[in-house]
Amino acid sequence: MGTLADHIEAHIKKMLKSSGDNSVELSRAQLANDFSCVPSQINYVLATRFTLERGYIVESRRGGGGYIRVVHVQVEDDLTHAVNLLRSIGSQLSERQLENILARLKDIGVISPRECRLVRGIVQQEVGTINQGKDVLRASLLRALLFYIIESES
Amino acid sequence: MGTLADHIEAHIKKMLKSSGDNSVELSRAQLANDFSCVPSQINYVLATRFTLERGYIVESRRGGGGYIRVVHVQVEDDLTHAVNLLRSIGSQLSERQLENILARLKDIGVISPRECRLVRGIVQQEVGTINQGKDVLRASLLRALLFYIIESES
DNA sequence: ACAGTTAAGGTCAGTAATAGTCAAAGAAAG
DNA sequence: CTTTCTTTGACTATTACTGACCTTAACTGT
Repeated sequence: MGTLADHIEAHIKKMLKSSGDNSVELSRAQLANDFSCVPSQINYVLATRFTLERGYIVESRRGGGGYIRVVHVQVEDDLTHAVNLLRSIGSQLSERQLENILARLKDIGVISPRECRLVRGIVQQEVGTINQGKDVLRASLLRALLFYIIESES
Repeated sequence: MGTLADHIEAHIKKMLKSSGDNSVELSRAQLANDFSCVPSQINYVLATRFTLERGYIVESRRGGGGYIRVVHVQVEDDLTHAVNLLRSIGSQLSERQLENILARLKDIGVISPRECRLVRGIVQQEVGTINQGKDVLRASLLRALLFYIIESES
């Protein structure tokens, strides 16, 4: 199945897809009510799944008539974007950054779910074999694999 | 008979077989409970029996709603040789060894001349960015790239 | 205008639910 | 007897979820 957070995430993404303009306005209280949870759960989902790194901008206003707007930003064409993401990988990469980048690439369709899983698995496996410099190895491996994928598909 | 680890391994493989899509999601705590052992025993089994080398990818998530997913990725028969070569790559790899392996893979037609150049270039590029542990990185990168190539072309 | 009320949303720290790591003890194999 | 594989458990890390308390904006009556 999946957690409540996963379901709320999916729900918001579905709304975004059917919105026509990649943005959706929601009521925190209403959404929390629909999912039978506390309002702050919505903040949790937004904070963990709809980050800028993953391509989302979240704006909100308090008070009467308040709202939360989630915008899915799409920049350049996908390949350019992928290359930029690749460039943004520094000499070190945490596990979380790796996840965010993979999620983003999968999102824009540069890699398939299967490729995403493969890359994640490979990186994890390799990183698991060493004790020092895990972040450095992660960065190198991801760059190498993505570079290969992009090169061989273009 | 076999050890506990063997039984757990067999159990997971059985689940995989009857899964239809070569992947299965399990709960570490639940499985440990079923086999009356400590949870970390499951990690041991996964680490020793469900490695990439043997054709498995293991993904997991901690926290509430956490899980462990085991995916079995199948490689074709005519790539067995390549897989064996892959296995033979140790934890360190000199430049010379790298060349030898690439040459052999190109010879037996597992990678094309273009892929050979690509891999060599990527490895060189990455290895050039660090000062220590070049041999370790070379081994990791080659394993990763070859595994990816073999996987995505089978 | 002003003050009070109502109607949003935000923060943060704590609890619970999972899984991961590592080293040491125990068992099996050579 | 030595080495390698298995098993355990204490400690750590991560993710999800909740609730009490805080902030902001609009509305309302005088």
